[in-house]
This record gives sequence, structure tokens and C-alpha cells, in this order.
Amino acid sequence: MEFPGYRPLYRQVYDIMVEKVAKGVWRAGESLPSEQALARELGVSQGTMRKVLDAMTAENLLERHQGKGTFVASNTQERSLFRFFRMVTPDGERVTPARGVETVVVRAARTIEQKRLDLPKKQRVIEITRTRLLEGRPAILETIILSASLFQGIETRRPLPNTLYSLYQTDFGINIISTEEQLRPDIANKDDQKMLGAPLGAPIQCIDRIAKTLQDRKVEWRLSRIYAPNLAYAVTLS
Amino acid sequence: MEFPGYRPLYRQVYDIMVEKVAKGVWRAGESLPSEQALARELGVSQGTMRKVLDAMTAENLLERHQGKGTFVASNTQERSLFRFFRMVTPDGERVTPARGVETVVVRAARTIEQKRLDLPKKQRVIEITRTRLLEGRPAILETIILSASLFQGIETRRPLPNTLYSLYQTDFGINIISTEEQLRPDIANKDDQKMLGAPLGAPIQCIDRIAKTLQDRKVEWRLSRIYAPNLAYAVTLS
DNA sequence: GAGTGGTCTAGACCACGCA
DNA sequence: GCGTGGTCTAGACCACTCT
Repeated sequence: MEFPGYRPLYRQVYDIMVEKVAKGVWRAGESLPSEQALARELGVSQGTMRKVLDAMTAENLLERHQGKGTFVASNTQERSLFRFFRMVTPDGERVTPARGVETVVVRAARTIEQKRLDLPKKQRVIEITRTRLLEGRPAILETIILSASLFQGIETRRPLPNTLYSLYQTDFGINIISTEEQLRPDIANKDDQKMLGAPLGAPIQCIDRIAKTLQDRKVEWRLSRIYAPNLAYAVTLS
Repeated sequence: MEFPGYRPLYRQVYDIMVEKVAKGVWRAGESLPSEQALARELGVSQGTMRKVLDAMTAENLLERHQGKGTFVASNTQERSLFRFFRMVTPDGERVTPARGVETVVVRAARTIEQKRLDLPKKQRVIEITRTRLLEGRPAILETIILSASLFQGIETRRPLPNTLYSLYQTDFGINIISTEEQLRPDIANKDDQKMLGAPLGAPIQCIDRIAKTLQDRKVEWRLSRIYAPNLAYAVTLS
């Protein structure tokens, strides 16, 4: 690993600004000072400041609106769904899930969970198991693992909202900005039959997702089993 | 639909440059004139030209290298695979497919094909059916539909390369820059059993892909059936 | 009209690749 | 040492929003 002997100014400013946003110097949805003010504050030109703010906007970290100002991006419910929930009808229209039943337990972390979430040893985790409805029918069986120390008290919030990521942000200061997903096909087992009404042996889409914060910290591991014969998982690669 | 009464200069320059790249004014892999030269040629400042070139770089249309120049992005085989082929091992390591058997036919387009590829009526299509190997085993069964007029003569090129997108680019001047995919789980049928050695009823990942050019023209429709028990389809959302 | 982000320019200097 | 892209600045003007 070569350490860069040269660090552009805008890179340094970028790191400072990301740090500030991550630390919550400004709340989600709140407006930042103007370009001018920030540039003065950090002792750089307005052009350099702009480069930084534009970069952060491109990464969905900030939102800028001409005439209004620069705002910390907020995972509103719709936006959060729109970004990370990818199921569509054959026509390409997005569907949105509704809440089903849920159970929450706090327990010791298993080895695999420690590994997937980079948890320290002896860490406790929160396990959320829930179903979600698509088109009025139970269609998704989800197991969600969270670090108990990061999400202290989430087990007492019942019922949980449908879009957990906005809850993470508003109540725990944790802003999910990217996810890594792996998809595998599977066939319905007895659990799927019981919870989703899927015939044994029916095709199931399994999604294994790790959700990460700004600083690339892995904070949620989610396993979803989806039985939705008429829907597909849509993604655009470019 | 409001028509924008105001068109920034860099937008106009962007459109001109994209048009030039699309028309093949410079070949894939070739270098463009320098920022300075292009700016002079189009009568804008170097800063504006830079903004355009940077935007095109961000869209994988150009590549820029300090000290060397600006180049038309080329879908080299590895790059093309890296971008659009998403299968990974449980550890997250990418696997690359190898060529299997293939058949090519030219025939009249079906209604569904006309619709998916926005083809004019009476258009003929080329249908490529092939298998691809993963880890030495037949694992992917693919049906590829192309407009016969765009890819005239491709049916005589046997064997076809593993990475079709570089062939489209080098021999037909068609540069795939984005794809829209829909994933659905399915269970193995007799074809899958025969061609891939999948047990009847085994889980199969189906991918329905439309590939698009720079101008958002839909040029390829590809249906893949994947039987790969130890692999997953990986994607990062951000 | 005041304040914000958005565009555009001109010019200086830096880092990199290559001959 | 030259030419390339990469960084940084200072300043002008434009478009949008709100009051």
C-alpha cells in the first residue's frame, strides 16, 4: 500500500466535511451554511468548496437546490424505499411492501454474525424477524441482525415502521448510504409454506444484504426470502 | 412537459461531444485532442470543456489519464465482463464464464421481441442460443435476440467470442453502456436438466436483460437461466 | 431585492508520462 | 522538457426562491 505523498486540498476539505456530516454537526434535512461561508470558514476558494459539495451531492450525501441552499440528505420513507427496494411488476412498475407480523429478540451474536458485521467478541445482537406484504399477500420473510450496542432500545419500539432505514437515521443517528446484496434462487421450505403460503418447492428469491454507513461501517445484515410469482428484482447497471 | 427555456453552454457542448463519440469520430481506445484544443475548436473556455469531459468520464464514456490524454472508453473483454457479469463466489470473488456450445439462427421477429427491442414491423432478428461454463461446468443457458439489420453478418462469425459486447463494439460500432436487468427465481425444467445437468426442480436464477447504447437504443435482449448452486448474483446499491 | 446555488471564464501552478 | 490532465483561485454574471 503506497501512501499518497500528495493530497489535493479538495480531498482534505472533503474528508472534513464528510466527518462533520457523519458526526451530525447538521441534522438530516437541515441546511448547511452557504458555499461562501463554508469556503471562508475552511480557508479555501469558493470553487474548491463547490467541488467538495458537488461530490457529496453526487454520493447522495447532500442535496442542493438553487436559490434555497444545501441540505443534509435525509432518508425519507419514500426515498429510502425507492433506493433500496427493487421489486417491480412485469411492466417495470415499482411495488411497495406493507408491514406484516414481527418478532424481536436480543441475544448473543453467532460467529457468522460477528464476522459479517465486524462485531467485537461477546457483542450482543438484536434479531428482527418479520413478514412483509406485497399486493396484500405475505410475500417476504426477513431476518434482520443489528448490533445491540448501536441500536440500544430498538427492541422496545413496537410496532416497527415499514422502512427501518429512516428509523435508524432519526432515532439512532445511523445513515445507511449503500448496500451490498447477493441474490440466490432457492425453493420453498416448510417455513416459507407456513409464513408466506408458498407451495413446497416453489421458487424463492433469497437476498443477502449488508447495509453500510457513510464510513463504510457494516451495521445491518438482512436475509430476505421472497415469494412473489409475478414480481421481479430490477437493477440497472451502467 | 416544459421545454427548458435555458440550456447551459456545457450542456450543448456535452451533446455535441456525445454525438461525436457515438458517431465514431474517434475510435474506441483512441485518444481525443487535448482539452485546450477541443475548447478552442468549440469556442468555450478550458474550464467548461473540462466539465464536459469529466461528466463523460463519470459515465464510463471516456477515460482520462494524467500526462497521457483522454481516450474513448473501450469495452475490453475484462472490463466488459467486470461491468455486466455479476456472479460471485460466497467469498465475493468474481467468477468468469467460459464458452460452451452455441447455435445461431436468423428468423422473423416475434411480437414480444418487437416490443422489447422497439423494432419496426417485419424486422428480422438473430437468435443466439448458447451455454456458458462456470467453474468448468455448464451453468448458464442463454437466449440472445438481436436486430438483424444492426448486426448483419454476425450469424457467420462462428465461434462467437465469450464477451459479445466487445464484438458489438469492434465489428458493428455498437457500444453497450448500460443494461436493465430483472431477476426471477425459477425451478429447473427438462431443458435445464439436459443442457446444464440441473436436477428437475432445482433452483434456477433467471435474468432478463435489455442492453442499451449511448443513445438509449435497445439493441439486445438476453434471457439467461443460471444453475450455479454455489454462486450468487452480487450488486451494490448506493 | 437579497441570498442561494449554477454557469462560465482566464490564468496560474502542480503531478504525471514519455521521449 | 514538453505536453497532458489535475488542482486551485478570483471574479463575473445568471437562474431560482423567498420575502
